Amino acid sequence: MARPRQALLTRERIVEAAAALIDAEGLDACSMRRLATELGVQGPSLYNHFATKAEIVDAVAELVVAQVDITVFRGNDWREALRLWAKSYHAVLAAHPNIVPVLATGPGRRPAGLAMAEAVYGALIDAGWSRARATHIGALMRYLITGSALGSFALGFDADPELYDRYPHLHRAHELAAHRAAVDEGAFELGLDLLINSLSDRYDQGVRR
Amino acid sequence: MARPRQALLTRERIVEAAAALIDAEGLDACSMRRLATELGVQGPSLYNHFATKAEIVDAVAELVVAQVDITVFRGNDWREALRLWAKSYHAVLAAHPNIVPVLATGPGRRPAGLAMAEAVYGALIDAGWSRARATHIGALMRYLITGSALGSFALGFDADPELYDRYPHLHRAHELAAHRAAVDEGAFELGLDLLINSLSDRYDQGVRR
DNA sequence: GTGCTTAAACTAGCGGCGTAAGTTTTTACA
DNA sequence: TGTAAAAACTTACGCCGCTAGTTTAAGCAC
Repeated sequence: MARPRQALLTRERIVEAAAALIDAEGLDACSMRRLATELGVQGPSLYNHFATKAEIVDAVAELVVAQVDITVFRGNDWREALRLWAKSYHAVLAAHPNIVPVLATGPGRRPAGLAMAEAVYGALIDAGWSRARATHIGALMRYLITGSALGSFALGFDADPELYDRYPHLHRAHELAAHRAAVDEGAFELGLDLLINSLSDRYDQGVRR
Repeated sequence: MARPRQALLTRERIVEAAAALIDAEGLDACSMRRLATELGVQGPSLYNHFATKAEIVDAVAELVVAQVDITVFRGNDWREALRLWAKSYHAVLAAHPNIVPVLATGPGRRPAGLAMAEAVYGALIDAGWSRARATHIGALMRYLITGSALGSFALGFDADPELYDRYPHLHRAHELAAHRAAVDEGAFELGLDLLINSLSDRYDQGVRR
């Protein structure tokens, strides 16, 4: 086949297929040849639309980050906005866990990532936090959100009971996997509460840097 | 060459070379062939000592985690112990950032990882925290520590100043890279303070679950 | 001491990866 | 209508993890 009368590929179709493949089977499964097969095309054809594989993966990351609700920074107190944003971000990452390693390295040059950073940082600055502290708070939130999304804490423990024979306090660790949601969500909620409440206390005491 | 009079490889030598290679050039650079070259040997020879590449990488992770100081849980108040442990863990990961993605998925079956989990969880239980809360606190600490180690927040922003023209609050974001240490360390310290202080407050108020 | 088994190196090769180069045909425009 | 660009193709390069089979030395039983 040479050039078809109707183009088989568009950047949009490629990104959507890549996102679906990454969601369904993980980053490793999303190879150029496999992705092309998924689109009914040969591997190198993708290079007519993207210069590198990294560009495709980046576009998937952009698509995911764009789903985070940053409108909450308009019309809400900074504390409430931060909490709502963090929950939205957390929920989006929970829905697309396989792309998290890409997001964890920062916004890079992705518009949605930069818009999110702008919204978070701007809200903190407008609230009166110093530039340095606003940066720290932004970083801290990213640590908590991507840290929790990167890998389930509960599933990080092998389900083999014998593994824990030598560790008296861990003798029930093999049950963690069964309570995955409660463990992981509970930890995230606790972290969010602790961080925002204690930041709020400092703020109310006038400590803003 | 067939079997040499003196073995060229040992598991220990392989793991040390892998650790050095990962530290120096990253996880991707640590291929079986490259690692073998580093050891003066052909690629497949490594399979006489490890069944898979994952086993080698896991052994490197074990080596790194074993450097974390968990003796602090003996003889210290749980708050102080948690803080000292977190700082030690953070410092170890800062010294070996390239292996962090492997650690971020949890202890798996690695003895040093399990021993660390035992020490942290045990200290929290002994202090009187409920099992559920102790688990949450442990998870939370991992989120903060691996989240901050996974990728510099400061370096997550491209250094190209033009990139931020459309984002009024980010107009100085290109300077972040120059203050990498202050930004990243400041955020981690802030997070640790906030988490431990607010946990401490709850604890002192008798809220332990 | 002489076999036998196992260990530890080797070489060759499989299927997959990202990507470069060059080909073919169609489309769009001067 | 001629020409340039676009979008598919095929082929191929040098990596990758890993398997299979070969060679030689080491360790041990008799």
